[in-house]
Amino acid sequence: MSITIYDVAREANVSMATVSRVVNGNQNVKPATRKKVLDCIERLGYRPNAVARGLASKKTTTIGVIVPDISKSYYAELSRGIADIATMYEYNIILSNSDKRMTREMELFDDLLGKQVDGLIFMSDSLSEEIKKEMSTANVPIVLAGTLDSSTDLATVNIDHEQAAYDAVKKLIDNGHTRISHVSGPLTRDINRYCKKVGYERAIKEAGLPVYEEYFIETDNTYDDAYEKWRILRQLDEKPTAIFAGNDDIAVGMMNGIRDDGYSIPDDIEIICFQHTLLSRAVRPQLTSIVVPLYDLGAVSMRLLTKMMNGEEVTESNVLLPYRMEERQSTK
Amino acid sequence: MSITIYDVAREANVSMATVSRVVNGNQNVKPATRKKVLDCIERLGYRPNAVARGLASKKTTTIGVIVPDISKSYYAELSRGIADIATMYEYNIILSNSDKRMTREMELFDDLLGKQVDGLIFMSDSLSEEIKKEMSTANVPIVLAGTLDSSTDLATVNIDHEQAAYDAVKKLIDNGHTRISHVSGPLTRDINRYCKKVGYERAIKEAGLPVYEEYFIETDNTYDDAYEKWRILRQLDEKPTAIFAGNDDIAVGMMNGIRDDGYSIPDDIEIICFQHTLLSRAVRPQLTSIVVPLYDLGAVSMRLLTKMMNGEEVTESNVLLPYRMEERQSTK
DNA sequence: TTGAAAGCGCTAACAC
DNA sequence: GTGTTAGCGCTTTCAA
Repeated sequence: MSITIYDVAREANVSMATVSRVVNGNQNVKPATRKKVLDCIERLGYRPNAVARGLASKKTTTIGVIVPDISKSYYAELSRGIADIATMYEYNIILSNSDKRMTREMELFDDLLGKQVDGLIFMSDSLSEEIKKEMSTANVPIVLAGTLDSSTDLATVNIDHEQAAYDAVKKLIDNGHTRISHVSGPLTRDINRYCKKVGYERAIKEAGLPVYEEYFIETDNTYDDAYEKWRILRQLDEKPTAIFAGNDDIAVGMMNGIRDDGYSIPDDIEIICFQHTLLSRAVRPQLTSIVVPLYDLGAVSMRLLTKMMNGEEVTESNVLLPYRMEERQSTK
Repeated sequence: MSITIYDVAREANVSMATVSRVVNGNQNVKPATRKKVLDCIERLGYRPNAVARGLASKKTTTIGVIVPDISKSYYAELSRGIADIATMYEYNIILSNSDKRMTREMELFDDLLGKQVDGLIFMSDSLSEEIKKEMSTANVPIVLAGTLDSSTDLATVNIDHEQAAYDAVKKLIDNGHTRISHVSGPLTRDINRYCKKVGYERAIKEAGLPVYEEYFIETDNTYDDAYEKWRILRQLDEKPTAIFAGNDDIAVGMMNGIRDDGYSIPDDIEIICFQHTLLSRAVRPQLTSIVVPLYDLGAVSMRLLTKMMNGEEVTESNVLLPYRMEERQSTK
């Protein structure tokens, strides 16, 4: 049916090996021959079959990306970073959604290895033992993007969430607050449990303040849930005067709950959050935020993966990227 | 290195043909033999090589998706719809970003065909002649998702953007407005030029109102640009009293420009927009919107593609999905 | 119900 | 510089 390397070889009166050399840019081809072959390729409309190539060479120039949910802008932005670097190094990406379900993660993992991907970038809330075991037996390089690995034997790319959370809460403390609530995403996400919450508590304790359990609110990361959960804080005798929110969806949900109740931001309550989306800047007042470099998280992960796939020596396989705080209108 | 079908065959004392039958669920295998083979597969940890399978069978169970920019929530949401149906039918997705650049689209197209994808879902602002030609010679099924094809010989899935725009503007007219501005996305996007703008003008004309050129504002689809472009409208002698915005980013940009100027929404100016993201509901006042079923657009596209890949007869290959209007606080 | 064998389209020694 | 050839790991006739 379609044109093969053999057709080109016959048309150009050379062997398929020569055509292969031309296609792969091998220098051991006489310029005249190269031109002749190139002409035939053009004329016949030959397009190399990457599947056959993959079988013969054991390289597919394809990597797998397992992401909880690409429709979440957090992962979409991160994936774009991965994709751009992948393009730069001429890799394709097989993108799959896990919904953070462990069985699904295992399935996808197996599936992608079956497809002979050259490498894998993995994102999840938390690494199960099963997945870790599966990863340790896989014979392709793996990078965890924005995902914690307590044992640190896997390559990871992150920001220092603990310190970032500390910075955010410190800012509120410096503004004179003593009753600071942490409205968090789900604690099933390691970054929330072991980084942001820890940083929050460290800042509070360092300031000599008590850590009130009632001021810790767990949400499912959605605007709607955060909006509802404001009710819990509002009925407290001693309401918080400042909120550290796990991300901007949560912050805006809280903010709207607060304002629908007649309170003012930042006059009555100040808010600071991790920024994952445009939302932080689009709402009024604009939210003071820890800006998370999502694109870079993806890009650096992919760059690291290319090094591993090339067998290059990787000096630091647990990368921490810089972040910054942007002061806007939700704090004074 | 890794376990092949041949290893399993030897271990189970059968031919590779039999192992292949077991793996592929072929019924012509004695139950006892099947069990024996399955045991060996389990014991050896055999994982079929999808590349070899693809070469032999000429099916990769992989489809290509070309998207302008996955970091835009519009495409991220749509892609999730594609992905879920793909999973259901056991296809993987190679996801690539084109940034709407035609040369990049051509490259990707060629690249994906080289990877022997079984089908392709394509999204773009507009179909170039080059791409259409390339598509017509491709020997795999192609579906355009949220992308116009004037010649209608390609399969497409859309909503009736023209009618939706008409409905939106009609709503504003019914609310008594006569000076209605259309703040559009770029006219290089066919849906903006040939659907939304046309629907806007149809509604205006049908109401016996004049179409003022000054009321048409083109933006680059971003919040920031829309925020800036408010300046153009504000300096008009006769400012519009209502705005039909191409999407929620634009609407929020406009809204913030308007309010930073001291005007009130909806009292001074009413706004209605196409909703692509959470933004419409997260801002205050919440935006009255045409809710675009992005997820469904993707899901239906993928379902259509599976039918085409199966060689099933497709009765309607230009699908229009329903949409709805949700009245919120930015209109009275 | 099972096996033998011929490819699928390409890469990569190895030989010339 | 170029050609020959043996796989890569699997599916799929065709026989038995």
